[in-house]
Amino acid sequence: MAGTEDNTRERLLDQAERLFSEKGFAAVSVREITNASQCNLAAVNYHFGGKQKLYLAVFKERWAKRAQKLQKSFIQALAGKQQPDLEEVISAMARAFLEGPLTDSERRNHIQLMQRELSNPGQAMGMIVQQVMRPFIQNLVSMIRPCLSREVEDERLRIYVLSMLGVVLYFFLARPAVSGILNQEYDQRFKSELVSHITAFCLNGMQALNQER
Amino acid sequence: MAGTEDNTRERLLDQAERLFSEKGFAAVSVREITNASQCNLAAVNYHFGGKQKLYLAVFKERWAKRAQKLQKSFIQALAGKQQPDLEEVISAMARAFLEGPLTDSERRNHIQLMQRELSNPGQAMGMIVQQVMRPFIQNLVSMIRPCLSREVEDERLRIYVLSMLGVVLYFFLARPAVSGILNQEYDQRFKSELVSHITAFCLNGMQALNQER
DNA sequence: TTGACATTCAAACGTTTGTTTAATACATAT
DNA sequence: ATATGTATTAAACAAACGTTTGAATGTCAA
Repeated sequence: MAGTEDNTRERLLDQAERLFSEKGFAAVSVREITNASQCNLAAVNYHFGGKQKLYLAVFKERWAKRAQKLQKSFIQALAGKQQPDLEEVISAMARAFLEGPLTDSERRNHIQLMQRELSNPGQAMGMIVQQVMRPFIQNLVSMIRPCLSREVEDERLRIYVLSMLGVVLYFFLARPAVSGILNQEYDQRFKSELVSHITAFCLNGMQALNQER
Repeated sequence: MAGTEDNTRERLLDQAERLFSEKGFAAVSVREITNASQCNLAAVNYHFGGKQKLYLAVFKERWAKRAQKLQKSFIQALAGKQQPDLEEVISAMARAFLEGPLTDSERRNHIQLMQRELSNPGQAMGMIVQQVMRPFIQNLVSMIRPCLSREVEDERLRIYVLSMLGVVLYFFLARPAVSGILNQEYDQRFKSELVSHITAFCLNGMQALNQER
């Protein structure tokens, strides 16, 4: 070999990510993946050692990097501002998930894959929580704390951050249902409308932290 | 026959609901269901006509009734009050989902089953949206509208209601992840803490509707 | 050219899948 | 008792599943 780009392996990861995110692990067959990747059936076992290990490889080699990219774009959006206010933080978070650095299909794959693993914990869940979600939430917590007018315990603040993430992710997750209920397509116009709605809703929601308990 | 209670059919629906909600449609085999139901393999085809039709029967004969029960308990909680204020409406909604009339396992099955269908639309999705979600959301909209200090278009109000539902459902959905991140068990104490948090967060969030655009 | 290595391929492996079949058991009505 | 319709059973079905195999490629160094 030499500078072999191992194209088959990459194609397998591409299609596996897409299909697993669309249908879930059990509903996708190895033959479906290899057909979509235009390679031989045995390629999955040759390159990854089995279907289950391919699923894990998708998370380790694709999902984790997307998550980093997403968080980088969030941090980037707030760079330069010494002390971003609450609205800027929330808007940057919503934007990272809804309009961030990923393409539309990348975004859909990414979030649906995460959701499947979070609500149906498999072998990748530990990695997601510890290496991605925990740091990201702690990051948000430390950016939000200076914006508040009173002291708040870490745990209470984390629940509020989770609530905001819940709003953002749910609009994504239940996308087909949301479209059906609102009679709205998920086009660019609707997405930026969503960002400003979410920002307003969460910005006000966080004000509960500034009130007496 | 006569007053045959058709016990096998009921057991099949019970176990199918549990297993489908825990693992998803594709990951559950007919043999797994019939073993858990302590009946013969052919019973699924005899009573329902196939695995797919059993899945639909779970939604029609079990899920839909649970959803009605849930909405009834929400309406009941607000009965008597001629003009419930916003906090009462929101708190009743959160309580209906988190502490409502269902047992813990019923609740988990119910919400996870809905979520699977909403993010992975199958044949039951249309029924869920049109017969359950749309009416429930419209119900919430008409209860919330009188609480606002300014006129708001229907569509804008619906987005806000969806946001509140998002918060509630996400805390349920990502339950394993939430527990992992907060180091909290989902016991009774934490649930009622969640209800008051969600109420506070959403109550403030809805205030955005009372502000200038 | 030869040898060694990495990759692809068609074919087959043994299981498990959803579904069907035909026989049996059981209750009720005639 | 006999007939009738419902429910359950063990056994078998073809199809699809994940995985393995061994031969056929292609590639680069010696």
